[in-house]
Amino acid sequence: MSRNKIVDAAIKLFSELGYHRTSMDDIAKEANVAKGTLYYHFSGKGELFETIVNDGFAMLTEKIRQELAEDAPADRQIESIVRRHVELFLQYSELVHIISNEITNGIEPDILERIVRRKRDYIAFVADVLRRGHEDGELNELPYELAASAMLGLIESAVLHAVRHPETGTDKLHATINAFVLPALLRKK
Amino acid sequence: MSRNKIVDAAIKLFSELGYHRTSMDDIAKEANVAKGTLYYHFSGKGELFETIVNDGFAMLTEKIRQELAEDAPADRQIESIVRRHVELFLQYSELVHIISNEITNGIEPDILERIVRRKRDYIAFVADVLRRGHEDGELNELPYELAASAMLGLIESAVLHAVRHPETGTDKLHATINAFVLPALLRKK
Amino acid sequence: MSRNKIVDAAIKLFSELGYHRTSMDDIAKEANVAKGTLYYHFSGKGELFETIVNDGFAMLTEKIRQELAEDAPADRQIESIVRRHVELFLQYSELVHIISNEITNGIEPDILERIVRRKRDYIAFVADVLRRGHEDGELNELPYELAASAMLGLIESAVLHAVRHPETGTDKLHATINAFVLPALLRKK
Amino acid sequence: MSRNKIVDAAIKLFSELGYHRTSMDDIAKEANVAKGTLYYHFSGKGELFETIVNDGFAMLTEKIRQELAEDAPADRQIESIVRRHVELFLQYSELVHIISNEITNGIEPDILERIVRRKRDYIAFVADVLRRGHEDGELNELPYELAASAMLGLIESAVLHAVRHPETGTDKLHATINAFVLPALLRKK
DNA sequence: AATGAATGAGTGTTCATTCAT
DNA sequence: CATGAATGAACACTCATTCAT
Repeated sequence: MSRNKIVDAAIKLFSELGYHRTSMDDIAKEANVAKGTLYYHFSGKGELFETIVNDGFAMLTEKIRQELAEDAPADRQIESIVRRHVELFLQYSELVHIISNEITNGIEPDILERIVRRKRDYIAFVADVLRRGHEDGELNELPYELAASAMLGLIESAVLHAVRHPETGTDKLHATINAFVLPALLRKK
Repeated sequence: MSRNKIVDAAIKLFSELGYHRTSMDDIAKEANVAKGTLYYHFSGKGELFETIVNDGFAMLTEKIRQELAEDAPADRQIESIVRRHVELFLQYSELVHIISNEITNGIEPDILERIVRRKRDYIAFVADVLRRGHEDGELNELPYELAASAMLGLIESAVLHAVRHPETGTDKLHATINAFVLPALLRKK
Repeated sequence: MSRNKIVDAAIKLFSELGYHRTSMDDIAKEANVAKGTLYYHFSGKGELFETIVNDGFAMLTEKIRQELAEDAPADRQIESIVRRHVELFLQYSELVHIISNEITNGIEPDILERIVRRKRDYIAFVADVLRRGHEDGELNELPYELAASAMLGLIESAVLHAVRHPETGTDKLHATINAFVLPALLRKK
Repeated sequence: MSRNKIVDAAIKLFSELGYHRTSMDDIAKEANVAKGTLYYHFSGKGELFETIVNDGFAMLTEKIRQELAEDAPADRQIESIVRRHVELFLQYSELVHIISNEITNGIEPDILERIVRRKRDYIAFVADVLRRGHEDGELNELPYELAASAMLGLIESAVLHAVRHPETGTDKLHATINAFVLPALLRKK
């Protein structure tokens, strides 16, 4: 179906090039679809981007939720949250980058607002994990949203560094991230 | 002088709108200068951006260096590095945001490369602080550059969150950042 | 069709004003077409110019080839080659002028190279006529390409003079050109 | 003196790059002179170009006149006229090219008109040599101006070809030009 | 459901020229 | 005589969007 081809092409190109450098022409060509078809399925570039962002967050949320379903000690849970994020950030590093940073740019205000809200929702979701961890007596009390924000920024920045310096290795990457995250979150026993 | 007016206008607009959304027309208008004047002082948009980035990093480096000149225990030094970054990120949050994130975009490759190098140099500078801290027996051994990258990403993300949620308060902001940074860096005694 | 309107407008304006003085705005206006349409059909000003040049040479080559198909003595053939060139140069004097002279200017190097090659091919085509004439024992031996170049320059210059001084008359024009060309080329018997 | 430095720089650059591709900045830089200085000595780019064209034609006229002063048979005189032109065209091929061809372009009409008149004067001067040759009984009767025009076009085109194909060699170049020019002009005895 | 020709406002850049010093 | 900072109109080109088919 055309719509799927478009979405796939858009993910690929937005990830590789960023929002502005990706033109609707590029997407159409990559998707093997005529330019007009993009506007048949989406009202414009902004809505297409929004769709991808929404799908991305939905996927992220879903994966994390599955991870948490398993019964495991808090430190294992945090570690696996980190691992999941690292994996996804590694795979879609540029897209994540765009979502968390480049959002300010040239999108229509209403779409922008919805994307920002989406991001806030996701932060809230992660914050909630932290809050429940505290309520279970396993994590420290913290300003949860701020901590979630900080944690995601840390992970993203570290992953980006690792991507730019491939000699780093994933083990060292995980270890370093955990060195920051675990002591800050886990309640000392 | 025209050049200064241009730089000021460019900082303001790049900070508010980002690199792409800021047009040379906008800058000229904001600076009360004819468009051609921009090109008299700078070879193009990219060079103008580069100038601002360079100045920004130079200022940052300088301020941190002053901080470190003082003789103080490692934990105090780390705290004050964090504090400095938080202050500067708060003051120039959007500019910092652009510098550290929007770099990927549509700038001429050679200018981009120089900016990326500038950023790497700054990371290396912070990493060096961490390395010397370890050599003095006060900080943990870590992949210094990766850790520096992670730390700066964490600070930026936290500061941005605080900017977007002013009710957070600077105390809580510092405390949260330090909760991540100090245990990760300081050697347990 | 838009494309044709554009080509026609471009021939007219490039002929009247030359390559540099003709702006894409002018062409769009003359063609009653939006500016973007030019770039839908041609990758840029250079390619548009190249198209016209190519078409021009193709037409020229074709007409000469037809002329040569007829079986006639060498002096008649040379005369009719001259006549053809004179006619076409008279009709499209400014365009010919641009093609043969203004090529040096500010076109992208790769396009320029193709145009130059096109011109060289045409010279080679005329040179070949001279070579075959010699092989048939009717024309003198000469550095064929150089002679072809010289001959075309002579014709163009003479035609341009006649255009600027209409009182000259076509008979006198042909006679003078032939006075240079025939003795130089025809083998004395 | 500044004025001379400017003229020299202008000759060099107009010759190398053509009228349009040469900017006033380039000339100022090449002349080691501030941009404003150009406008102190010349009213604008057009006038500067006109000056050079005038000087060029004056030099050409002068050199030919000297050549003709010597008492020599007509064929030798024609040959030496040709030789002189070839030499000068070789040395300043691009400038000659511009003067004879690119004149149409973007110069103010009044300046353009004066340059065109200059060129016409020069043609008339060469035509006069042909006329006197006829009156002396040594050259054929011809439409002198048309013939002069044709001859100069031929020489220029041949020289340009030789410049572009250096393997041609000056001997072959002279021989070919003379093969066209001499039989056309010299009265058969 | 899909197309692709056509659009036009917007962008970065160039450059001959001016003018206060 | 000479300067060089400043100008602004002109330019080639981009691209999200529209719409008749």
